[in-house]
This record gives sequence, C-alpha cells and structure tokens, in this order.
Amino acid sequence: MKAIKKRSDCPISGTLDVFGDKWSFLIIRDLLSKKECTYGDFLKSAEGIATNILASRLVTLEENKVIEKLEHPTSKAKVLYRLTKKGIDLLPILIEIHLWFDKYGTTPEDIREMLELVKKDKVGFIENFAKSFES
Amino acid sequence: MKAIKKRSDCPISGTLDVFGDKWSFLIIRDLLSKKECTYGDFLKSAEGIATNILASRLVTLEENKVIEKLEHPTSKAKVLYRLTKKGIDLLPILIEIHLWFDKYGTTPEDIREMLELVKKDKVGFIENFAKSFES
DNA sequence: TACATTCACTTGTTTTTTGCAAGTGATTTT
DNA sequence: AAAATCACTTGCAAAAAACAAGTGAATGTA
Repeated sequence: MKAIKKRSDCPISGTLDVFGDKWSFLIIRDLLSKKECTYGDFLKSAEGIATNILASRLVTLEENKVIEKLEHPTSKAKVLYRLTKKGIDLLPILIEIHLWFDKYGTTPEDIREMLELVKKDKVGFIENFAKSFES
Repeated sequence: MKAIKKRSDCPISGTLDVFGDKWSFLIIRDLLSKKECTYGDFLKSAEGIATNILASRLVTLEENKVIEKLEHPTSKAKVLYRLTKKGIDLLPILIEIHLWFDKYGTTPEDIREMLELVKKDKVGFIENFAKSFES
C-alpha cells in the first residue's frame, strides 16, 4: 500500500490523483452496469485493458475504498469485485459525463434510452439506481 | 493534428480518450475559475505542470474544441486561452466531482462556500455560471 | 484419479508517456 | 541597446503503459 501523492488541496486535483487515467473510470462503469464483476469480466470489456494494468487499478481503487473484494458464492477460484457506497456515489459524475458526451458526440442507442430517463428526473434516477445496489 | 484513437463507442471511454490524464481537467478548472488564462497563468497553478505537458494538452484540448486561443488585447507576446461552449458545458462534471470529493475528503473553505450555493440550487448555479462567461 | 482448462493474477520486456532542465526566437520592458 | 518576459521546443532520464508469456491454485472433464 503505497501512499498516494497529493499534488494540492484542490478537489479536482485530489480526485485526479486517484482516477486520472484512461482506465479507472471504465472499471467503475463496468461495476455500475454489472454490479459485480470478476477479474475476467473486466478483461472482456470492449476497450481491452491489459492484465497487469487491471490488477494495479483494482488495488488502487480498493485502497481508496471505492471498490471491495468479496468471495464468489460458488467458486473459490473466482473473485468478485463490487462498488462500495463511496464508489456508487460516483454515479452522478458518470451521468454528467454521459450527458456532456451526448451533447457533443454520438451516444449508442441503449445508453441514449437510459439518458432519456435521466433527463426526465435526474435525482430520482440516481436514487433508484443507488437503491438497486442495496439488495 | 494526430487522429484521436477511439477505444470503443462508450461515452465514458470516449471522454477518457481526451480527458483521461492527470492534467487536462486542471486546465479546465483554471479556465472555469479564471475565465481567461495565458500560458504562464497555467504554469502558476499549485500542481506544477511541466511546460511541455502543458503545451501538448493545450493542443489536444483545442483540437477537441474544448478550448480556443485568442489574441491578448495589449500584448502580442502573450496568448489567451478560454473555454468554448463545449468546454463551459463541462461544468456539471466538475461540480459533481467537487460534491463527491466533499462527501469523502476535505474541501478547502473557499470552495466549500461555493458548494453551499450549488447544494441550494444546482441548476440555477450552473445557469448563472454559464451566463457569466457570455460577457 | 489424472489431465486439461480456467481462474486471478505476476513477471519480463518493449514502447509510450511523463517529468525535468535547458534552450529558442519573438516581443516587451528598462 | 540590453535585459527580461513571453510562449513555447528540444533532449534526455525516469516512470508508466502495453504486450507476451508464465505461475500456481481451483475446477471441470475423461
């Protein structure tokens, strides 16, 4: 567990110290959409993260209490990762990224449908989403 | 102008393709708080970005139409950078980052005061902020 | 029960990016 | 006219990312 180098007291800077790379938020995205992922699940994602990078990001995210490991119910060979409350609370950030991207880029149809719900009631959407993680 | 490598169609991935590093969002932050910055202004920020990294990020952000260059009113030696509409629209993302950080970290007092306004009326805050960039 | 496969990683190497120090030419100040 | 300031660029060392292969434990299969 190496100490996290903090560049300044700025919240943006502090957040980037943890998430400021091309992969961490994709891990969060996977966990928000699939709720629980094995190591292999992350590797299956379209962007193709390298195994060593994935391992190191999972460690960093766990150190920062954004994700946590848990036992797989049926197999000792597998490991499950899921978001902590702190991790689930990243959802508003991910939503705003989606909305911004949708305004200036091309959003896949399935995501676009979800964004329609968000646009109708952002607060409600986030609340419901968070609730779905409790069970 | 090198082509931007797109890892997938995912909005999160696409956004990270541009902003997925430790510095780009700090440049946006500076421009949101100071409205217009010279090259030297960015260098003065607490995090201490290297000159070559700054130059390369400014190019990328300009290529992506998030910032734009403009003439300095009084000096030909200086260059001004400012956000485009696309860049100003990143504000909601930055705000959500601030709110998340405030929940789990320690926010400087001056920023905290601003967040109180945000918590009272997020939509209004963003609207007013955007308006202040029109003039 | 043996063997191949899958699992979550680790290790080693190459390539790319970052960080640092110094330099450059155009402008501006003294 | 010289010195300082401006926005960068260049060269190099260090760190990180990408790629390929390997490891041992667990599991599934003949």
